[in-house]
Order: sequence, then structure tokens, then C-alpha cells
Amino acid sequence: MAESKQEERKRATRRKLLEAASRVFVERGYHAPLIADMVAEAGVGQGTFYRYFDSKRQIIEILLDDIVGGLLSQFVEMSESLPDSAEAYREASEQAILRVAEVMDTQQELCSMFLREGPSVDSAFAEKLDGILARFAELARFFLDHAITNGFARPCRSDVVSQALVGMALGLFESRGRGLFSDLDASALVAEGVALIFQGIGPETVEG
Amino acid sequence: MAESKQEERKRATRRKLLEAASRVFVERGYHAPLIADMVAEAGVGQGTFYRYFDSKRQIIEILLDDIVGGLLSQFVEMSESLPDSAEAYREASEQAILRVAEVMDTQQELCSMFLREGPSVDSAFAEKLDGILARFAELARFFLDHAITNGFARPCRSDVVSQALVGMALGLFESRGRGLFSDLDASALVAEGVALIFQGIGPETVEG
Amino acid sequence: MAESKQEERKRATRRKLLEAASRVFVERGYHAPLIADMVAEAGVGQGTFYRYFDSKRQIIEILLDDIVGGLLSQFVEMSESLPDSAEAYREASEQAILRVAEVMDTQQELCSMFLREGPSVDSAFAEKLDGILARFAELARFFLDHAITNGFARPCRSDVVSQALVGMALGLFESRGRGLFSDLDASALVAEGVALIFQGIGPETVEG
Amino acid sequence: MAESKQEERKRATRRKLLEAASRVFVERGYHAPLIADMVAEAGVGQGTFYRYFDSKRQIIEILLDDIVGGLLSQFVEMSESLPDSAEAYREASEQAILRVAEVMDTQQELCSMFLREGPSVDSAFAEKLDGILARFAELARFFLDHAITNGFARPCRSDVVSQALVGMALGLFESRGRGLFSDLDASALVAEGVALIFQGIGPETVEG
DNA sequence: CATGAATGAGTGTTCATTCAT
DNA sequence: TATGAATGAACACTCATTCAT
Repeated sequence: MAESKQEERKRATRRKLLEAASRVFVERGYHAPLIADMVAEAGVGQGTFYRYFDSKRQIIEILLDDIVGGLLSQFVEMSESLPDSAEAYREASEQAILRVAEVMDTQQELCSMFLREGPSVDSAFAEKLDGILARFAELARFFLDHAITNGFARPCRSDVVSQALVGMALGLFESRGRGLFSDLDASALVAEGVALIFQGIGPETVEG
Repeated sequence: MAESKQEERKRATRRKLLEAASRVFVERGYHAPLIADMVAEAGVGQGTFYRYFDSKRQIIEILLDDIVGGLLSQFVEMSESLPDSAEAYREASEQAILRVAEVMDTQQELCSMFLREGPSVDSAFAEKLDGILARFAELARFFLDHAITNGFARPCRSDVVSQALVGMALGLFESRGRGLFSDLDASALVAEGVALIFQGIGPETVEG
Repeated sequence: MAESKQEERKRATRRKLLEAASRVFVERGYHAPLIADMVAEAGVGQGTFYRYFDSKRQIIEILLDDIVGGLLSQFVEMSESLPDSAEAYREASEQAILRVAEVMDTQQELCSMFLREGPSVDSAFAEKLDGILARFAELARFFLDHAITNGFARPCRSDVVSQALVGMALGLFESRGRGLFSDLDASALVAEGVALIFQGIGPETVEG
Repeated sequence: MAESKQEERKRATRRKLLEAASRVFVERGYHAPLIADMVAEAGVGQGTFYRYFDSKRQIIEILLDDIVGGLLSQFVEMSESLPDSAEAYREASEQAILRVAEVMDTQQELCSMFLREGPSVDSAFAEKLDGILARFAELARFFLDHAITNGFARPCRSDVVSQALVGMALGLFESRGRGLFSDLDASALVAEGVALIFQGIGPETVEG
């Protein structure tokens, strides 16, 4: 394994650069930092950057790809066993949303950065980001249509509602990132959001 | 005749530059365009820019200030006569949201640009933008608290819900900007959103 | 003619840069000088270079084009009236070669630079230069074939001989540039060369 | 067995690098290739280059020295027995030139590369190359002066003529390298050149 | 006032050279 | 000894800003 020592060092350098870039992007956004700032943060030489990456643009894309891999999978699982009652449906939604929220929570600052800076990187990056959010909206719509068909949800424009739900989720995520609701943990916040989704703000209907 | 020919021409040049900048920002975002692109679009000389503005940064701020002035006022009106029933409350909300939507619709592309590019301009601009959205959230929360107090809405974390509502609204606005829901006009879209807010997606409760 | 003042200044700047580049290339070759050296020599700012030219590569090509324009024309004239005796043929050759020599003499250093540096600029430039020399060889061959046909010259491989003649001319030109034959003026040198071309080095044939 | 396995291997590596450099220079000239290109072509590590050579500059000089050693010797032989008739003189010239041509033919591409790239390497290298050509010119002049003295050649400016002859030879060599005269072998081409040198292009003098 | 040519500090990128393994 | 990852000085090029006209 004489080779592996060298290889390991390369991977370490690459990781140092990615982590430094991540920190720098979180701290100062995408446009302001120079390559020089990232290599300084990583503690490597200027030329080292170009041994591993072509540009700032490529590095932010790699960071995004690294993070989205595990993200959608949380939600996708849900599609394997569709719930069979309104209550089960709500519970399953809450579980799925909570899992996504927990993953994003561990990378809270990086995710916020992507939502803030991503749309302005360039149009290709913006579209990639939109595509990711669109995947979430599609999943939401798929479940919602299923729920409507089975009478677990009221008939509605599921295309509109699913986009609204994604917007709502992002709104809450960003607010939390800004330090709001610091008295609530992720599950309490998700519970509040799910309540809003399923019941709305309307007064409790007096049953019976 | 307080205004000389000279002054009028200056104002025209200033407007030409602002409109050109607006078009260019909408088309290519904030970071990519050069001062040179904006003066070319405006059809004025390079030096002329600096007679009216200090920087690209200043111009986008002026454009933002121009647009937000009339925006909040639509919503604020509502606070002057608080509704006195759940139904009136819902109707008033729908009216207020619709008016904001209509204002934003007339400047749809510029508003989208601010939401996309604003967070990445610099931290001061991002905070200004956040402040504007926070105003909307505060208004929403004010109405919601009033509604809860009067039993027109179910008790909930109004801070969380109001942020969720703003997120939802932005999600729908941006989706619409991307060409989704093109079969719905603004009022139909707002109606769908308001239904979601008040009822959620849960099945119609069978009353009685 | 308010425009023309500006235009004149632009042309002066452009010329300053071309002349500075010419001096710098002559002095230090093509590869060694930096853009920074050329703008320093021209006494203009770094950015000014890029207002007029894309690269060092472009500037040397422009310099070459400027010089070759008038060069071939000297020789081409000759083709309009082909000489009708061996003696006339020799005299016409001498005249034509002398005129080319005189043109090259006025730009001696620049021409030497092209012959020295041109082949190494890049393959496209080398081919361009080869093409120019090939034009001279073609002209020489055309006259030679005419002379052979009319019995003014001995039968020979005119393709070989014409290339040899161009090589000979270049050899003499470069030697002269290096300070050799400084006791001979251009016409004496051309006369010596033409004698070699027509008679070779063989002993004077004893006629009669 | 003065030479260990170690030493043998070192010499092999050195030769690999020299041959790789030669191929790369022939293919892409002197300036364009990077050290990295040469070590890749040689199939050795980047650092290995510096165990054997200081710079690209040094390597091209070594390649030149390797090639010129055997070259002049071909011609020098001739000076040992000066010919004693015009005809013998011509035959001896043809033999000598042919031998040089044959040596250069075996390294045709490398020699062309030196003639093309050498003048632009730097002024010291250019002077070295000039010196080599000057040696040929001196030899030519030495024979020519001898011939003139003995009446085997017509009186002329032997300094001029010898430079012209070297130029002619180079012109033919480079043309041949470019694929011209491919129907002629080296000896036929030399014969044509020697005919030109001795007789010129003038019509056959009618003897008697 | 309007212009656009000129500017040069700032930045990305290259590549000869070093040195730990 | 051979390697190739790391380096940073060197260089090309950009573009906001100035200022003479």
C-alpha cells in the first residue's frame, strides 16, 4: 500500500479545500470571496487550488452535489408505502419532513447559503437548484394527489398547493436559520408546520 | 415653470439609466452585468453613469426603494378596520393579498429579480430585503393574533405561522413567475392559497 | 470635425503601441517581452493595450501584414513586361531584386526579426511566413521558366533553383543585417548576387 | 565492468529525457512545450527532470551539441587534400556537400527544428547557431579562395558568395524538409545545387 | 453636461521548481 | 534514486473609475 499514502494525502488536500470553500461561502457568500481567500482559509498554496478544481464555480457545484445526494432519499422512502388513512398520511408526512429537516439542520448554514446565493451564481446553477426544489414539489404533489384520490385530503389544485408547501417549508427553514423560534426544536417546528398544512389557521371546527 | 429644459433632460437621463439597469438586472442578474453593459443599454456614455450614481450597488438599492414604497401600503390599509368575523377576516385577507399580488404582478420580473439576486448583493442589502419580508410577516402575525384572540382562528404559534405564510406566498409568486399555473389568474391563485391557509389540505370536516 | 480630434488621438495611441512593439520585438525577440514591456515602451497604461489589440500574437501579425503589403508588389511589376533577351532578363532581375532589397533595407531590423522569430511564433504564423517566401519563389520560378523556354537560361529544375535563389537572397540579407559586407552598398551586393545566379562560380569561359 | 547497474539506469533515463525532448521540440517547437510535456513524453516523474537537467534551455543546447559534432567534420576532411583542377574541385564539393546532406537527412526533422527555433531561443543560442553556420561559410570561402587563386573559379567577392552558398543550401534543405522535390533523392538535389553554384542559370556558353 | 479614451489596481491562472515520501 | 504533490512568483487580462475634450 505504498500508493495509498500519497492518495490519502491528495484526498486530504481536496477535502481541506472543499471545507474551506464551504466555510468561506457560508461566511461571505459566493461572489465576494476570491480564490485567494479560499486557499488562505485552507492553508494551501494558490496553485494547489487548480490541481483540484477549475474554478470557484465548479467547487460550489460539487458542494451542492455532495449535499443533495442524501436529501431527497429521505423523502423518497415514503413513496414505497403509501399511507392508508388520513391520520396515517399526516403522520407519515410529519416523519418525512422531520427527517429532511434533520438532515438540513446538520448542514444548516450551508443549506441556507445555497438558498441565498444559489440563484445568483449563474443561470445554470439557478436551474439546478430550481430542479432540486421542483423534485420536492413533485413528491409533495404525488402524495397529495394520492391523498385526495383516497379522500384523505380535500380536493384542491395539487400543483399550486405543493409549491405552496415547499415555499412554506423554506420560509420556516430560513427563519429558523435566522435564529427565530429558537425555543422550538426541529420536531416541534415541523409539528407546527404540519398542523398548518393539514388544518390551516381556521378555527377548530366544532365536531358533533 | 420651476423646471428648466436642462433639469428635465437630466431627469430623463437618470430615468434612462435606471430603466436600463432594471432591464439588465432582470435579464442577467446583479453580479454579471458591468457598468459598461448598463450604459450601453441606456445608450449613454460611460462617464455619464457616474454623474448620476456612484456604483451598481447604489442603483439596485434605488430600484428596490422605488418598488417597495407602494407595496406595504396595500396591506397596511387592512389594519385600519379589523374584521369582526371569521368570514370577514378571510375575505379581508384575500382582498389584501390580492392587492399586493396585483402590484407585484405589474413588476413581476423585477420583483423576482430582487428575490433571486437580493440576498447575494451584500449583507446590508440582504438584511434590507429580509427587513421588508419581515414587515409582511409582522403584519400577518398582527392579524393572526387578532383573529386568534377573537376566536376567528385556532390558537397556534403565530410567529411560526406568519413566517410560513410569507414563505408560501413567495413560493407561489416565484412559481407563477416561472410560468406555472398559467391557466389561473392572480385572483384564482390567491383564492387557492387563501383556502390552503384557512382550511389546510385536510378533508372537509363533515359538519353536523 | 469635432470627431476627428478624438479619432486622431486613437490612431496616435494605436501607432505608439505598434511602434513600441516593433522596437521591443526587434530588440528582444517575440517570446521574451511581456505585454507590460510593450506598454512601458509605448508609455501607455496596461489596459490601453487591450483596447487596441487582443494579444502579443495579434500585434506581430499586424506588423507583418503592414510590411509585406508593399513588398511583393515590387517584384510583381516585373511580370508585366517580360524581357526579351538574356541580357535584358538579367538586367530586369537585378532591378527587381534591388527594389525589394531597398524596401527591406529601410526596415532591415524588423525584417530580420520576422525571419528570426517568425518560424517560432506558432505554426500558423510560420505557415504565413512560409507562404510569403513561397510567393517569391513562385515568382522567381515563373521568370526562370520563361527564360528557359526562350533560351535565356539553361534548362534546369526551376522548382529547385527558385528555392535556392530565395535561400541565397535570405542568406545575403541576413549576413548584411549582421554587419557583413559593410563596404558594399545594396546595389553592389545585389550585383554580386546576380552575377552568382547567372554565371555561378565557374571560371570565365574563354569565348572564341 | 566499470559501470554498475545503477549507472546504466541513470544513463537510460537521461537518454529517455533527451529523446523525448527532441521529439517534443520537433513536434511543437521550443517555446510551447512545458517541462511537464517532456517528462510525460519520457514517461518519468516531474522531479526526475531536474536530476539530469537544469532547464529546457540546457536540454536544447545539449541536443544541438550532440548533432553538430559530426557535422562539420564531413566538410573539414575536404581541406586535407585540396583539388587540383576545376573539375576535381567541383567533384570534391559535390562529395562534401552530399555527405553533409546525408548526415542532416538522418536527423532531418531535428535539424529543421534548430534552424526554425534556434534563432528565437535566446541571443546566446542564436549566436551559437550563427557561429555554426559561419563555420560552414568560412570553409566554403576557404575553398573558394583557393579555387580562385588557382583559376578554377572566376574572381569574385568570396565572402559574399560563401554566405550566398550557405543560404542556398539551407533554402534547399528546408524546402526538402517541407516535402518539396520529393521525386529527387539527396544526391540528385545536391547535383542540381552544385550545377547552379558552378554554372549559374545562364544559357550554356557555346564553346568554340 | 456628456463623452469615451485612458488607466492600473485587482484577480485568475500558469508552470518552473522544490521537497517530503 | 525517483516521484509527483505542493508551491508562489510571474504574468495576462478585466473593468470600475477618472478626466481631458
